[in-house]
Amino acid sequence: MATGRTHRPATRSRGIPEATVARLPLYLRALTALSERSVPTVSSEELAAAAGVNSAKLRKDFSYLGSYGTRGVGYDVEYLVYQISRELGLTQDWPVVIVGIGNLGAALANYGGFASRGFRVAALIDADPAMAGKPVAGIPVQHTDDLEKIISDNGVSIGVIATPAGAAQQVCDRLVAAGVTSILNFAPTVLSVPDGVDVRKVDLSIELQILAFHEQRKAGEESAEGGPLPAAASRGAAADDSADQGPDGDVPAVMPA
Amino acid sequence: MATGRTHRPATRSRGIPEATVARLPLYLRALTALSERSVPTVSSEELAAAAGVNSAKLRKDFSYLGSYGTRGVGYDVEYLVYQISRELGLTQDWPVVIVGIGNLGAALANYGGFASRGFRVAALIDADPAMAGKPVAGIPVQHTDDLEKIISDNGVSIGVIATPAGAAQQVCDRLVAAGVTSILNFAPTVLSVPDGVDVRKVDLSIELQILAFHEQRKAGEESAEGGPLPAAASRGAAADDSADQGPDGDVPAVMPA
DNA sequence: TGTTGTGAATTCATTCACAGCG
DNA sequence: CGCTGTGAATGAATTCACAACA
Repeated sequence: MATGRTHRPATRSRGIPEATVARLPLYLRALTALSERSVPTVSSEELAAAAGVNSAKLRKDFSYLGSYGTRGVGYDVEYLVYQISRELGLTQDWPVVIVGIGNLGAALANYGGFASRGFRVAALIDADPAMAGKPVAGIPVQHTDDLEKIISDNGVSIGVIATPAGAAQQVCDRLVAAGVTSILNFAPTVLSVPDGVDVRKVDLSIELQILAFHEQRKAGEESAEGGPLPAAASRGAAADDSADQGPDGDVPAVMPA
Repeated sequence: MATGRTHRPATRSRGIPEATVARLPLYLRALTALSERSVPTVSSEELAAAAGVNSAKLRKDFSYLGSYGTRGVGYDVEYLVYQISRELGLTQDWPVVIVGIGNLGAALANYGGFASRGFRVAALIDADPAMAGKPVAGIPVQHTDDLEKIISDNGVSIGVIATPAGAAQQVCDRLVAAGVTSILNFAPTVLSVPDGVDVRKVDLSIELQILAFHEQRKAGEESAEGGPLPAAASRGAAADDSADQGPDGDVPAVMPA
């Protein structure tokens, strides 16, 4: 979630809802695919299917951008690609730095979709002196000492943090102090930043835990129970085959170390 | 956001809002940290700060789980850790397979937080025969041919897709056919899955694009420009702090009709 | 005709504010 | 007292359903 400040509610003009903004990249990807296949126009229904949303939502989303469709026909693919790109700020190139070139940082640096549209890996930064100079994805890794200079020399405003959790806040503080105002955080920590700085996080274990929640829910179905059972621990994890490992119904307490 | 169809509306067992579920892992992490420091109790205010949310929200979230606090005192850390773990289904161990052992897949396999609490990397799978047998993160990579057998032998219900976009849907189909009902997708594609299967996606370029949107918005706040058609191109990386508000230079919304 | 664009209705999420209890 | 738990109020997002219109 964007930690960013909520925007002014006042004037009615450019109020694109956050949920809509989050879907624009999806639409853009689907449109780009169509564009590559030289499809000239697309209906809300088709595009919605390709993007994995429903068409009413898509039309509502587009309505916040303006009236870019043609009734009875659909949307012009090229035109929409341009409009959405512009709205997302992808008609310019954003230099990005990646801090923390471990396994993950290297994977990110090598990730193709990165450089593709609107973004450019301006620098890779790592705290390990042994890495300095070593090229990753064709870009030489630089040492953390030079972080501030790198940021300002390259006019970087977007930073990616792929360090261990322990280093993340410190790196974040330095990035922000150096002028970065948007951060994508892969470290499993809550970052605190001043107002005006946006943070988004990507967190593997959170995603897995959310999946586990639903998975558990699936396993414990069939029986038509449903009482909110107030007591702390009861609920025999009555499950059947399919998915369900340890039938360890209730555990007294404490699992961490 | 969970893509894909989620839970059936049928048996309306336990109504924990999705937004709350998505925050439980955050609370759990904060609580685990407190637990490690042997902090016995914590107030909603403190815990909320540690998790980066506000305290009213946190209390409301916990209220869906039950009444686990003590008025005038706060929450017992150990007890809450257990309750949330149980709610998330982390009192059992979920075997997970990772498909696609490239840069990213390897990074995921090596990721510590993975194996830590509630999850276990049961197998690594890759389509490249040259990788077969090679250990990554101490686990030998297996070939895609054996995917179905691996899934069923290990009772896997959660799969992670870290393949190139082109292979993702196919891998997904095979995982689902083999019995996987939760998928974490790192490939930049919309996966389509049957009802009852949950998909969550992690997508670097979507996150960056969302950041770029806000970044652009910050940059274009002094001048009253930003019209519908003018091509965007300039931007002076002028990093002043506290951008966000703006006296507002609003644009006629193109075609209110 | 076929499809967009959008008010109105609905559902979901957050925040407020305070009663209730330890 | 202090802090939780929660109804009630507000706000955001989604969905419905249909008028507008190329």
